[in-house]
Amino acid sequence: MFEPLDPVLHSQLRLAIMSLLVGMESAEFTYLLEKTGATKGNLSIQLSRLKEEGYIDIKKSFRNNYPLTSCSITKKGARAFENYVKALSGYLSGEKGSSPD
Amino acid sequence: MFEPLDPVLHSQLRLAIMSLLVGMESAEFTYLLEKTGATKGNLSIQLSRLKEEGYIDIKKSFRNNYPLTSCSITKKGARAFENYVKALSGYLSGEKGSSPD
DNA sequence: AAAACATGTTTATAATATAAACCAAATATA
DNA sequence: TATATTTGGTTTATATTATAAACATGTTTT
Repeated sequence: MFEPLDPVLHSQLRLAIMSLLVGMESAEFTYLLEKTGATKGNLSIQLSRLKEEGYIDIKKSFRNNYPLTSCSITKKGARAFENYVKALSGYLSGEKGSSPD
Repeated sequence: MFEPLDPVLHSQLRLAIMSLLVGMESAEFTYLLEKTGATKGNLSIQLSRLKEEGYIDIKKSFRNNYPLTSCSITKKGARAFENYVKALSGYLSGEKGSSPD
């Protein structure tokens, strides 16, 4: 009934990042920063974690002389997100069972 | 879009406990132990945390000479659970927006 | 009486999330 | 031309969490 929740995704910020990325080709650091409302430090760390896990790709380049960090979800990441949502739904249903007492 | 998630409920075990309790009058320690698959120590601590937060009531008594811990959800806890589910749904939808790049 | 069981709690440790401080380069300003 | 500010991040430090392991207290069995 309570399948274990992927600890990588069971994080407010990482989940928000994945939720955004799953719906678009790619997103920039500053865009994620604004949409999630996170601090830069936290965002930086959680992006690294997601990349380390193979859930996203990170492409670093320059635009107008400034660094530009672009993130996109991987197949693996998309699958993990889907599984997480599925597993989580088991926790949210508020099961109507008979009282065990 | 990404409302903050109640940190008290954003915990695998605490969420599982609440999910069970929301569907029944009350549940015993050993029942929760079996249903959640948690260790006794972890369960004990997370129950204390939920009580401390006013999300559950804990009634200690004896049955057949053995200690018996019974837990039930409070109004406040039920509301918090509902709110958590609502807030979380904002993270799971996989928004289809135009790519910002 | 000794060993094993029931029902938890407390303590110690490892992992996480977060904010704060830092850094390097680019641009604006005095 | 200094110097101050902005951009776009990374690193470090700290507080919180989750978890397992050890402990406690009494009960039942042999």
